[in-house]
Amino acid sequence: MFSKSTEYALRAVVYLAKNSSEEERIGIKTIARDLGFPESYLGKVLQHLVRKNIIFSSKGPTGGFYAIPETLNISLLDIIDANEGLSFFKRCGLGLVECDDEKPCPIHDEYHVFRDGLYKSLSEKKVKDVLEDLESGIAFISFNEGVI
Amino acid sequence: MFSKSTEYALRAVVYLAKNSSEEERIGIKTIARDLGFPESYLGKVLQHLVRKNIIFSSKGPTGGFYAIPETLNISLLDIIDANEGLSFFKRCGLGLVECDDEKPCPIHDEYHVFRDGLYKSLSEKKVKDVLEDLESGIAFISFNEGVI
DNA sequence: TCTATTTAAGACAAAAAGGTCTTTTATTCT
DNA sequence: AGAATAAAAGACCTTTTTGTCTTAAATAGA
Repeated sequence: MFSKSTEYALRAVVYLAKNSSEEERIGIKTIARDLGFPESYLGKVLQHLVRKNIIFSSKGPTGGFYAIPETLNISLLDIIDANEGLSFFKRCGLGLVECDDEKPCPIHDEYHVFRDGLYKSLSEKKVKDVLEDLESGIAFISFNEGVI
Repeated sequence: MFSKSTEYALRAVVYLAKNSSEEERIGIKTIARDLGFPESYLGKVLQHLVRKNIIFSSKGPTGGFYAIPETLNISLLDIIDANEGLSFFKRCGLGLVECDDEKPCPIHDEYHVFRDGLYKSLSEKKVKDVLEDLESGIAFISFNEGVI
């Protein structure tokens, strides 16, 4: 449903929120290894998140990527938005240009329930909620090395 | 959400169910013009639907594509399945391989509710239901020429 | 200041999806 | 039988997405 870039971004932000801080930056090599993502491509995704102020970075020795306390209050929807925009949540399920509540397509109502519900969930779900779920054992993200 | 091929397929099947029969076949040129789709590509999509017995075709003069009465009982999910499979309805929202009810990802529950709801809607929605909605003015599909 | 290290940036390559074109095959009609 | 017509099949091209590689810029520490 979401692009690879978005999947990488979502999981990397959670990873950084859990494992990094301004004092404990993590290099792209480590992140890519831990998450099992292609290093260079993930680098681009993270650079993009930096430009959007969702995560941060610094160069040079002891440099790397990191999250700050405010990152915990970012919603999953914000991360999706930063990567591929929110057109998914606006487009008709059948791809019709002219489709709205006035002139609904044949699956308009059902699709809206799905799409809007997901939108709400993702906008309410903050990074800190995800961390809480992971720590309390309600949710899981299985990785190569079980780092998260 | 769905691929272009699937969108083309969904709309073409509805079009054929409404406008064609074994005696009234419609050529690819006409279909592509009416729906505003690229002719050759739509041809491929329709050929694929023919192989899956969702629509039918015959060659030569008076040939063309057509739906049969049974086509009315095909669900939108069947059409999606014939085109891109149902992996969308099985995959984790975060793209995790290991994600199920036992080891749910952080958005597992919310995502499941909406995805399964959509699945149910699409599997219950038959081509004939779509035609009924269109004819009674409950739903709309706007096309180039307003053919449907 | 110099070197090592790490992100930033952008060119480049590969794969997948979308789209086009040509040739073949089947069918109808004369 | 022969000509015309339409789908079938597959080669080919284009665009987008994903992924790689090289060079530049910044920074820490000796």
